[in-house]
This record gives sequence, structure tokens and C-alpha cells, in this order.
Amino acid sequence: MSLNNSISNHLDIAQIKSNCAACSLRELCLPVGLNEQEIEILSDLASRKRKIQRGRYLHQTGSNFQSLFAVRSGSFKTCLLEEDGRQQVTGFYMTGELLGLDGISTETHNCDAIALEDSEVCEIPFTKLQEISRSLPSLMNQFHKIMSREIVRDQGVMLLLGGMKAEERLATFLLNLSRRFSKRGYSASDFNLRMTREEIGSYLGMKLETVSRTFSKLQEEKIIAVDNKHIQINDIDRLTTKIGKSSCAL
Amino acid sequence: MSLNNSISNHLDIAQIKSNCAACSLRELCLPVGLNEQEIEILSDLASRKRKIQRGRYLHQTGSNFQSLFAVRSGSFKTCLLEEDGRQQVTGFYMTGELLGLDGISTETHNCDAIALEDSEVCEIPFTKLQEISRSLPSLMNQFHKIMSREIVRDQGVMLLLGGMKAEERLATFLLNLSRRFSKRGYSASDFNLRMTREEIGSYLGMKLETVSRTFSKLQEEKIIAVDNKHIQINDIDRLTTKIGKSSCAL
DNA sequence: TACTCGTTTTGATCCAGATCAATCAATGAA
DNA sequence: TTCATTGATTGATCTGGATCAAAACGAGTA
Repeated sequence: MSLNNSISNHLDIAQIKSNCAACSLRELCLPVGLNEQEIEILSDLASRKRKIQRGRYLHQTGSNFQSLFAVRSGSFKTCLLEEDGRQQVTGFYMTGELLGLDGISTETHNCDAIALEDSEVCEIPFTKLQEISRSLPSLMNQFHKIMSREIVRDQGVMLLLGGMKAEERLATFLLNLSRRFSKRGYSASDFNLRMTREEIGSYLGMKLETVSRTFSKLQEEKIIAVDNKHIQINDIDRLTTKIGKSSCAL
Repeated sequence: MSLNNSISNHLDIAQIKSNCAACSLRELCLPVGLNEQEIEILSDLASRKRKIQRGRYLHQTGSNFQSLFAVRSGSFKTCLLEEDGRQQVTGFYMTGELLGLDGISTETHNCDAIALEDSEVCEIPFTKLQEISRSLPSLMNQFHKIMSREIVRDQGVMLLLGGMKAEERLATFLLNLSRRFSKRGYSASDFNLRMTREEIGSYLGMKLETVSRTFSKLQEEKIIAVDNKHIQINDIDRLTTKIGKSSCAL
């Protein structure tokens, strides 16, 4: 595969690392298999990077959509808020994940994206991405897969919100985080939450008190250890069996 | 716009109507603006149609993904089912809507799609769609918007499942159906449900008994009239105020 | 006509999680 | 250091919707 060739050349690696574009695009495009020339083309695509302070908006509902954003470092939440002030967190995004797909439909952002910590993103002008992908079918395909994956993810959340009880929801959430941290080279069993209990609760459809109580319960059972935002998963198997246990009583 | 020219020619219309491809693609592509030649090209795309009997699968979780499906007539539900037998309805699809987007990510269908009544679909081979869209940027853009719209829709459901109470959920659901029927030229205030109380409940995250009770309650308040699957919306304004009313008590 | 099966409605009871409330810990500003 | 603010934990109580149960209805079909 041409990609491996280009990667095995450490000159190329240096180039990639020094460049924001390739750096975030690696996450987006790596499974695809592009040659050096194609990576070159892509470097143009996402050349602008932006730092976002903790608590600041990356984009706001209603603002004009022009770019997707790849998280380079840090993390974000996306949320909808209704007229009456209710806020629903619809997702958490960490390094390498892509934000802004919801904006394509109306050319207007359909949610708020807020940094959970000081973060950095690469801006990917959407029109440019479309243009380039016309001549790079593998990039186009990869992009379609990313959009589709977002749909599948959302449907997973619907399953969680529609049918699970509190303990199952939190277990699912923790295991999901664990998997994502480990995929990024961090510990799967020892990590710090970037979000508050209230944000977790909003995402999981429960009140912050219930989140806290459920953490405590799992801790009593020695499945996890909780110290404020610091989580240790002591027994990943038992945590896994928590999911879907309730109706397994048959 | 070239599209209007082609449409105003009734010979073209006859051609389009006689042809499954254009027929469903009209729904998909009409806002885009294509000329006759482009419509010609598209006709190739979705030439195969398929009839699905009520209760039969259009596709099943795990089966190989190759095509998207445009609903030509009838309606479908999509659902996930877990090992333990729990079933979560993730969406209802009616004429002109596009099914199968979840399959792109893994090249495997990630949900079941089941006909709610005898229905007909157009099959749209996905690879072909990608190829054609390379030379038809407006088609590519339209496709991206459709995918994005699905993401926005799913996030709306997350909002519903995460934060609303039973009455708000059902009101939201009815108003959504109403809008979709009316967009298709049917009455916005008088229609027949295609799904059971149980399916509605699964989609809205509540039990069928609660769905029934909530229907009854809205009927007592003279906001709607329910006769089995037949729904009349008598007071669309009051139904609208049901959404988000609960926390408007401030 | 009666019988079956799936769906819907309605009633009675129960409980998971919401709500209300108090306390405690961590962080940061004055 | 003290004070203020924000987030987390824990307890006590309440309630919306789940669960259990029964009856009614409608569409087939024998």
C-alpha cells in the first residue's frame, strides 16, 4: 500500500507532523490509503488551525456553516438548547474526531459546539473538501463513512436513551470512553473525565444526582473507583455485563 | 433554471413518471437543479425497483450493504435489536425518504428495515451513486445534505428522548407526522398511523400503555380525535404548545 | 356465527429516578 | 487567610410512567 511507503519515509513523517493539515487529516483519512501526492493535495485542505479556550464556542446554533472541524487536541461537547432553556448534550468529541456534520444540511450550524478544555482544531472548508474529493474517490468514500458512522452512533444513543436504565447507561458511557481513550494510546482503565456530572446526565438522559449516585453504586461494587473527575475501571468485565443485564432476567 | 425547463415539458414528465428511477430521484434531487441530460444519467442509477410485503425485511442487520433505498410507496420502520431481545425503533420512513445510510460506515447494514405496509422501493447502488456524483457536484452536495439531515433528525430524537415527558414526546411525534403528510400532499390534520402503539412507544421511549393513555388524554382535551389508527388533529396550536410547556412554568 | 389472535384501552399498584435540600470539597479571587 | 463560587455527594420525599391485569375491539377465517 502506497500509504505505508510514504509513512515509512521519516522525512514524510516529519513533514506531516509539522503540518496541522496532515496531522488531523491523518485521523480522518489514514485508513484510506493515499499516496504522497494525494497527501500533498490534502495538506492544502485543512491548513488553518484555531485554538478554543475552555468554555468558548467553536460554533453556535444558527451561525453560518462553512467548515468542518477536526479536533487536534482537547475536547468538545455539542448541545442543543430549546427556547425554554433546557439543554441537551448530543455528543462529546475528542482528538481526531470530526465536528460540524450537522451543519451541511441547512448550511447553518444546528447545534452549539463548546470546548470542554483548552483545545485546538483544524478547519476544513467544506466546499474545498467536496471539490478535492471529486478527484480522490477514496477520500470521498472515507468521508461518507464518517458521516454514516455518526448516524450509527446517534442511533446507538437512541437505543440507550429509549430503553436502558440508569446503571446501564452509565456503564455504556464509561465503556465507550474507555475504548476511545485506549484507541488514542491512553489507558483504557484510568482516565479523567472532561465533563461535569450535569453534562454526563444531559447526554445520558438523567439528572446529575442520579449520575453521582450511580457512580457511587458502581464504586461500592468495586467495579470502578471514582475520585471526582478521575475514573479507574477495576473490573471491565463486570462493567460490561451491566449493559443489558436488566432484561436478561429471563 | 434548467430543471424547470425540463419539467415544463410534459413529454419529459410522462417519461419521468413512467420510470421508477426518476420517480424516486425527483424526491432526492429536485431541489438541486439538473438539466435533461443529467436527469438522463440519473435514470440509470436507480432503475431497479422492489416490492416489499407488510412485515417483511427490506434489509437486516449484518447483511451486506450495497444500495440505498428510496421509498416509492408505503412506509418502513428501522430498528435495532439487542441480544436480550429488546427492540428499539430508530425511525419511520415514508414516500420519498431515503433508507440505508447507516450501512455505509461498515459496508454492512446496522439496523433492520421492515415494511409497515405493502411498499415499494427503488434500489440505488451506492458505488454507482458515488461515481456519478463525481461528475455531478450538485448531486453530491444534495446527497451530503440528505446525510446531514439524517444526523440532525437523530439529534432531535435524542433531545426528545433525553429531556421530554410523555405528552411532549407524543405531541412532537404527531406534529412531525402531520408535517410530513402535508408535505406529500395529504391532510396535515387527518391521517392514519401505519405503526402500532408498541412501535410508537419504542420510538418515543415509552411503553405502549403510556402511548394509549396519552392519546386518550389529548382526546379528552379535544386537541385530537383518536379512533384506533385514525388520527384527527383538531387544535394544532394547542398541540404545539404542548411541546416544551412543562418547563415554561417559569 | 362464533372463534382466534393481535391490538388497544383502561384500571390498580409499584418503583426508578426526579426533585428538594443540605453538606462538603475544590478552585480561585480578594 | 477568608470568602465566594461551582461542582459533587448523599439523604428524604414525591411522582410519572412502568408494570401487572383485565376487558373490549377489529380483522381475519373456519
